[in-house]
Amino acid sequence: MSTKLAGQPLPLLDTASCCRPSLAGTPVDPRRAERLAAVFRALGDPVRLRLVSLIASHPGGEVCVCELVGAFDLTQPTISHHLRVLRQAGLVDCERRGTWAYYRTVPDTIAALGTLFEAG
Amino acid sequence: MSTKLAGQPLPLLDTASCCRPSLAGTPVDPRRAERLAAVFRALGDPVRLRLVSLIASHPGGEVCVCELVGAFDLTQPTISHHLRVLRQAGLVDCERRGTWAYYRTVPDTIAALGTLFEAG
DNA sequence: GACATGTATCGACGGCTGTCAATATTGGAA
DNA sequence: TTCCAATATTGACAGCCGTCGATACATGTC
Repeated sequence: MSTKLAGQPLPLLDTASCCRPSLAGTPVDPRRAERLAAVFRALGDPVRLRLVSLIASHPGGEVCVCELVGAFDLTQPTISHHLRVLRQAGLVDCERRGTWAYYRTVPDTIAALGTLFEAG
Repeated sequence: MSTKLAGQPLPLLDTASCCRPSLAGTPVDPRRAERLAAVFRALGDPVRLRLVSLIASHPGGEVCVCELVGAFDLTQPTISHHLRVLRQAGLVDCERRGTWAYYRTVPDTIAALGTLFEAG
């Protein structure tokens, strides 16, 4: 798996600039809006949203790709594509063990999104 | 303003089906995933994300469209288009007073998104 | 009524995106 | 090494989306 594609480009929260990262606090600046919108765009597909939910709710906190492929009526390359989008958004992470790849969510990213919607 | 376009199609939380609406609880079913993904798709554009943030963080809780248009380097029809997308997603609501239209966020929708990212 | 202003809609265009079939890559087994 | 299974990548295509100019609608003013 290419490390170039798996990385998280920037920290999501940007805690240096503001003490209340909620949407209702200070208006998000264009730079951070771009970064956040990329994460929401990743969640803006029903298949990817279900993928994140399947991974997040799985006992043990990680899921094998083969299991994810089986949960949808889509081809394996399509699921692989969606997983890459989620990886690039920093929502999930993966680890290869032997032939299999296991995906888990990135808690920091999920938590950062949660604080976004807290009351201002 | 057409009421057909301003409405919220379905409740976001669907509390009847599940007691823990977080992503990490029960995996979201395809029907709800479609509805949630539509909301995230609405947030998946930097301009719309900034619009929501501008509205949510504005003192008084509402903003005139003319002020929103002035905050971007985009044409008025484009801002109007983005506001409609946010309206259709149930993220914002609007009220006309005289010549002006005032937008505010929909607290229930914002709160529902917040609970989505709470620990499972 | 006529006019001006704020807002929404329409139609078009370029770019992005979800999906697939085909193929490449990786890692274990024989 | 050779083969196979699991996963990732590539290339292509249709459909969606953000943006604009032009225009329509709504409301207040004269």
